Amino acid sequence: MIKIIFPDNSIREYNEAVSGYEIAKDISPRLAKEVLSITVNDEVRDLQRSVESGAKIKLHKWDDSEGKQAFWHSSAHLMAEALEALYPGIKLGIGPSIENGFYYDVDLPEGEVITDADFPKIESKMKELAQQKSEYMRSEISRQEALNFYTKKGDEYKVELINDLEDGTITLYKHGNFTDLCKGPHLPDTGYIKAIKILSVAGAYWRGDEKRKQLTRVYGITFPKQKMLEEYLVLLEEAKKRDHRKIGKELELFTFSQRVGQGLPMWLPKGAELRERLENFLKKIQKRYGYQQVISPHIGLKELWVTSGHYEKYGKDSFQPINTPADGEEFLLKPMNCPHHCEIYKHKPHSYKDLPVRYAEFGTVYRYEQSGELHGLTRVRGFTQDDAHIFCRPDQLKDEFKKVMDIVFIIFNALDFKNFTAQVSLRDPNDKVKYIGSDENWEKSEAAILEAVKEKDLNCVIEYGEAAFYGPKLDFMVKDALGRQWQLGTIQVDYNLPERFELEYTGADNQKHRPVMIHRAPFGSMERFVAVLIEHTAGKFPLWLTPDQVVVLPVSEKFNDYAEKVLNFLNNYDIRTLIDDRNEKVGKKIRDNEMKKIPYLLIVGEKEFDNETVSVRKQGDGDKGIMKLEEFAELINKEVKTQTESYKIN
RNA sequence: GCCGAUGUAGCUCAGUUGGUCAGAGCAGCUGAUUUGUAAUCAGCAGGUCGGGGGUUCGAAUCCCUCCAUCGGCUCCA
Repeated sequence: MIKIIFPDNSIREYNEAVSGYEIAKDISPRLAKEVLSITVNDEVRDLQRSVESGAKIKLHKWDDSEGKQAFWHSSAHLMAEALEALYPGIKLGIGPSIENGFYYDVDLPEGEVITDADFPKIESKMKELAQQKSEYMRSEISRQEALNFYTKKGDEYKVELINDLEDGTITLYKHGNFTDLCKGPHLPDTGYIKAIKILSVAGAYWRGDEKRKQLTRVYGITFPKQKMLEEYLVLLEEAKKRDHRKIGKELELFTFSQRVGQGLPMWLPKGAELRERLENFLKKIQKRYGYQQVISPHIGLKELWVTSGHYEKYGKDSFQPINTPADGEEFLLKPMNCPHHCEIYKHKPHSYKDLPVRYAEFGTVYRYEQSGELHGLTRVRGFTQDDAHIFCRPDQLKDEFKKVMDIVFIIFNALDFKNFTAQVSLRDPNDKVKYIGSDENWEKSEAAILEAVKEKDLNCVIEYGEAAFYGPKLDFMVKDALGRQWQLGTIQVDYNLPERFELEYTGADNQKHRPVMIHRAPFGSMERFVAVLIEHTAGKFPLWLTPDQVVVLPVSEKFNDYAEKVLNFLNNYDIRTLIDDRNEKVGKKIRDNEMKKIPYLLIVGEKEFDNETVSVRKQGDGDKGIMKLEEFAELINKEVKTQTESYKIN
């Protein structure tokens, strides 16, 4: 008797061996059609495999990520089969499922390339193969058999993968004429794959190592229904409309110029205003949290970064030193602000009673990012960090760290960033030479972060080997419109720099002690933060933040004077107001200003002039009726106040 | 930096196989209109077709090269 346990603890019994597919079919034929994979005792498997007695199972459909993974992973195999057919002699690397679809890394025969023009060809080959409904068949072979198979085939990448596998047995999956080294699981057959789209092609280094050969990575996505593919493509188009590079141009927030240089953004008046408002917002919070603003120069002697250790690590890839007529003088455009802040700390002796000292600066820094990496405002060569360095006693570290976390939360709250991920980055315990500083200090810093995170009950992932070279950190990441993840806020613990700069304070024991430093930037960089903010809001910024809050639209030139009066009235309430007095019809003015994403439009004509009122229209929400001027001003101020209440510090 | 693609007026885009192919809409300017809740009409002006080199009688179109941008990879103090 075979006993199967379902997630709700209900039980089904069978007389003989039964597969996941058969179980689904027993429940309902419709479920059998939709189910894609099965979890058996925490292991995700193919539906065709027999389930052992007493197993806890869960069936996965499209809506489960396990179901999608099996679907896309099987699609990667299908694409590999098509590519093998289209490009004889092709060698295969790896082909996993990803968040949206799948890819396969392939080494094309000499002289062959895949370009966008080849996508339809690949798609139709895949469709043709899918329609054959070839079953995905799993088999286990020994390591030696697997090695022989791939050596004979000449697939050196698979040979390398097999050599690195720990297991004695290797699993292969075969469908049609295609066999791949693979753990699975897979769909029952290729017929499940109904809609296919090859999305892009790119170079990708074998095993992510830039010293090794670059393979061709083909990205694709598939669906069980054509309609789902169409919906996905519409979604992609919608996402592209939120692209900060596009909206930044449309709303005149920032620009780039070839003459100025790659990756060097220039903030236009509207963008500068927005950014300044964000900066002032943070300054206000920081003041309440005991920070002091400082200002430091944009360059400094190279020695500063030799001392900090950054020059050794990043010097050769950075902007080259600026030389002066005097012999041996070399300055660096500052790639970070910490050494300057260390020197500011050193301008006078500190007592333990003074600590923590918190120096904040919107410091513009320059880093020579690789040209292929530059991307709108999210990856640039000149950017402004909302930087601060906290110098504290070791016993204050954890509390200070938690206070910084609070600031990050205040900001994310105020701007409605709900879907962020938090990541604790620790050093790689197997590769300690990558990092500077003593084991003891590393252990202390890592413990402080982990405790702070735990006490704040922050849900986060822990990544080993992702720490900065001088210390561990907590990063906050947010996705852009196309699902790419960007690091925004960062909090880093550093015992190293105080040592290198010989920072001290006098303790209660009248002895010299070394402070601990926290580097932190809640926004991260103003450029990147604004980019992500644009994508999240699609350019419809919250009222408190948006450059222009209100535009007055006189219905004809006769009412320009009254519009002027409305403008002055609102300006007296600190409401950022414009007039659109172009010689256009009101419909045109509404359209244009809606597209500029201005939150409130005020239409004024004879009726309004007679009664000292305005006709209010809210962005995206149409006509809101007529209001007295005072009434409207109050409405605006109330809305701003509601949005900014989260500034309050507990 | 590497792989692939793209580059035509401020913006969005047309330009079939090299031969009046330098175009359109929006924005701009001028004029008419004096407008009531998402595009009033007309006229004008705008480009060495990313830069440079080459092939050709002739290049936006073909080739080379550089630059920039886009999608990835690697990197990200």
